Amino acid sequence: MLALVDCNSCYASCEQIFRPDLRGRPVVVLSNNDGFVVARSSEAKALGIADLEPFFKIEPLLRRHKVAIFSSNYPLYGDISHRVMETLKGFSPEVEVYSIDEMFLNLQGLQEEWLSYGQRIRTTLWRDVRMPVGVGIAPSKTLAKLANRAAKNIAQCHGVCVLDTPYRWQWLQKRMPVDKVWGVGRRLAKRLGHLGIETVYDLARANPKILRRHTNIHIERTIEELNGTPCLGLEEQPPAKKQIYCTRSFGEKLTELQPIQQAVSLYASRAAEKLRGQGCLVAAMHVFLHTSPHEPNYYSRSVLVQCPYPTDDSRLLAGLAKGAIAELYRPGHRYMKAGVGLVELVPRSLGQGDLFSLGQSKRAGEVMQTLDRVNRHFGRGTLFLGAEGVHKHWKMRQAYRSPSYTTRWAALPMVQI
DNA sequence: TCTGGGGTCCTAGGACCC
DNA sequence: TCTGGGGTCCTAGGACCC
Repeated sequence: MLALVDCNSCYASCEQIFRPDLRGRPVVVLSNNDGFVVARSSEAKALGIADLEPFFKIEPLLRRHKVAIFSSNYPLYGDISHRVMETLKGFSPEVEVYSIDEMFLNLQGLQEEWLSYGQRIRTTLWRDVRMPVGVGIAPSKTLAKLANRAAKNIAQCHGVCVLDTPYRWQWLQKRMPVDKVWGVGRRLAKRLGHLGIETVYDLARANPKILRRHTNIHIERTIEELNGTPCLGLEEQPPAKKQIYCTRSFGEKLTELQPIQQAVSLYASRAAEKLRGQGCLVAAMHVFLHTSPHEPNYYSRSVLVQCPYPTDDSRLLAGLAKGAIAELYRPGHRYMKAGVGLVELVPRSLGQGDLFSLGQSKRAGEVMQTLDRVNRHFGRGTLFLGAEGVHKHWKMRQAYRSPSYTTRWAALPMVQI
């Protein structure tokens, strides 16, 4: 058996921790660049605010109902998430952090009554972190995902759903549309619909071999998992990424080359930082630039850049990205977004140059180590490349950002006694 | 419901080569 | 100029996730 614990309206709940005056009130959190709604408190949901609703469309409604609005504050959410995960580690020796707000727990070998175990997880997280969660318990990851959904949506569950017998999971599967299954998106659901598969139960009963021919390889595994046979193990160590992207929309449309070059310099060094974290070097980089697809004369170009030798040096990668973006840039457009992807990764141990060019110097590696150490200790952005520019006018919009209560001394909450 | 973020992986199809 | 095969590299975009 395993459990999936998922924070309720994660970002909105994080904001409420340090703003108890907002408990019981509608709260929404916006995506990067204040684009659209990515988290809603239950009171906000009750107002009919849909998930992923563009902010500009519903702003009047939010104002009318005095909804508390927040820009995404990832330093805060990351820190709260860390506290949640640390607390959960007390409930299982083997855990997988699946995303910022979800964790799988291996319950193998525990002698527990699952329903009360799930409730204990909930009350502990509320007591220690003030984070409301849903708990799904089942024999496979895919079923635990379904159970978690039920825990949140069916009031009688009181936040915990245990699917430990075929009777129980089939009861649920018959009442859930197939697109609620983990790994079945909008497109696949439509194709399954054409094959007469409407509910999760239909999918669980389908012939995996036949279905695989119509869809993809993963579907066989999903069907097994829906029938209680675990096919996906817990991944305590996240597998190494095959590619690493950093892409952002600009806070305002950009027409000049220089600020775009500054932005991609930042994206390149961010991606390089992740690359070093995974102990890899990169041999080729993908760089792209485009205007808004919602405006006329949509312009979009990308290019693959070969590195002179496998590297993890932010300075080299930022320089290459700047050069590439100059090639892609054409005057006369209003650019909305650019990005950098490290796409050909090699383990550091294999990072050798060819006969005619030397590999990355030892010194460059040491400089990067020092850069990372300083930024880890004093906070990201303490040391940065001059190529990124100092003022960064193109940075994303964050008009409603809360203080980073737990990660900046200056933002420490004050208590009056 | 065409969806104004970001990340990762995958695949179709074109260009070019032998 | 058209036709046939097979491979690699690259770009664009789809699909799914949170």
